Amino acid sequence: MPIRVFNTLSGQKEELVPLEAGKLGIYVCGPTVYSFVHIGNARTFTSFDVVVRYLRYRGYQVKYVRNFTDVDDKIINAARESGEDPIALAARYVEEFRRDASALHLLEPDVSPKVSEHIPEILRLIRRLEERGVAYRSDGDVYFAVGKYSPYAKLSKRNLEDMKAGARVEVGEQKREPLDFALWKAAKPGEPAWEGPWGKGRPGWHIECSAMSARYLGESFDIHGGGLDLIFPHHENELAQSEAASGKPFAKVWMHCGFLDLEGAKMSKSLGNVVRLRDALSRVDAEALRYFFLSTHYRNPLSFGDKSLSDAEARMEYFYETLRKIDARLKGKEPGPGPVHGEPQKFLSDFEAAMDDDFNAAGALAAVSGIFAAANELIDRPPVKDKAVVERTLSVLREQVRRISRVLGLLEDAPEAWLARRKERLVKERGIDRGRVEALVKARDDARRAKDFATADRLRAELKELQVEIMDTPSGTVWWPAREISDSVPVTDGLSARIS
RNA sequence: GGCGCCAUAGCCAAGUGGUAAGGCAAGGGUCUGCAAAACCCUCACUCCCCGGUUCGAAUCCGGGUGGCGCCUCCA
Repeated sequence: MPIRVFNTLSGQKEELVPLEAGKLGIYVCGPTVYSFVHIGNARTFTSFDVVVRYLRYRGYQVKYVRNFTDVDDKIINAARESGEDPIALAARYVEEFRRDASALHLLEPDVSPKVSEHIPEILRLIRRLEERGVAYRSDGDVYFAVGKYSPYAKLSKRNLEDMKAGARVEVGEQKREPLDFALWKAAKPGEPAWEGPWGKGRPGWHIECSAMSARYLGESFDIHGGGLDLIFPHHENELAQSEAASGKPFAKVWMHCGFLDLEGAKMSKSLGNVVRLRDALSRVDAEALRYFFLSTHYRNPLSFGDKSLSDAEARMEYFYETLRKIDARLKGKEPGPGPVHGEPQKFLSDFEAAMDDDFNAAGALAAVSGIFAAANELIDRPPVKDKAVVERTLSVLREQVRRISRVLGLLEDAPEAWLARRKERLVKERGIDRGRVEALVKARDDARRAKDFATADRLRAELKELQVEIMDTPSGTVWWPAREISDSVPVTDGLSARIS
């Protein structure tokens, strides 16, 4: 089965055909490092993380590039406010981003280029555009002449005449036409600047992605990704300058991730409702957050809210609890070849079929559900008597979970460890007194053993008051913080990051 | 105003020409001293509305209504 992917450029799903057999180059617009990333950024990066993981799973040799934009107006502004050096500020947020990315279990890209380290490539590219007559100098700035590149707007499919009417020219810009955009900006006092043929200055917004993608993936490459809002102007301009310079097709497939909103409200700095990734991760498990992101198709809008998050976490708990039961049952044994119950392999092929269809992770999760329901049935209500068959089937299911885990970046932890960590966090968050709970649990056990069920039930009620639920299992009574209470993720009225 | 997206059960959400995945919630059951967890069963003759194409449409086309995004910094 071929992989089909929705290409913004063609407006439809296409079969993914690599430029070079077996290999794929993918460039994803990374963060502009002037602040912490927010959960919207995190959704986009998680979506592409899974795209890369799945392409590798399907056997492609993937080269994954995600840049850091560390030279930019926003960084300069943020540095001015804090009195810090812009380069130092950017470097600091690169490190913060790396911490966040790692906490979210995002794969490290093969290359994470920074603008500040690719000035020579950028200068060469701008000079080439000048040579080709599609760029012009104006008072120390250099602009791309949109009118000289006829396919302009083929990605965003906009009407040039209408755009000209609405286009805004910033004060101080020296454009010939309103739609032209800066390739190089003349240095202003106090700004980071590099020596260029046009005098001291710095790169414009879009040129860095053209220069760095060409450097690491070539002038033509397979997939370019980013958030929906980057289609215009960022990707449109990247596309225009890249193709104008090289005369070759730029990215073959353009993938764009849908927006995440805050229960209907757009998340934006001006509304003061930005949720930082690290704040979200302080309240919700990283894998649960990934699960939440993956529960809606990457191109559709997704609404961030406490209910969805606690659902996601409850689901992860169900998965891990089941894995714990499977592992306890198998105890590391390899049942060896032989008959299995039903068609346990079917889940993996369902998973692949969903992922093949434009990385439909939400659809793929249905197959994952099937695996867990089947495993629980085998353990709790075995439909076959032969224990060897049960265990062999469980072993097959467990192996499928391992494979799927690597693709989705979920369920990669040891079940016991994950469950213990979650319990500990809930205990802390709810201020549960472990000692007191354990004493009550023991008292109830004693009462139960004495068949004093009235007392046992009273103690259960008392525990419930403490937000503790108990379960009697063959290996004794276990207790858990009550699940139904959800805790809100803090919303920050502060700077969020831009991705470009 | 221009461009584009979305509208599927109480809620979340797949499905884009062949007769509605999955999750949550709810009801019933098995299990349990009682529970919990787990499992089983039930839960959209129907996919915003109106036309059209088709043997056949939630899926395609036209129109309408509602919501959203981009067009200015934005994942």
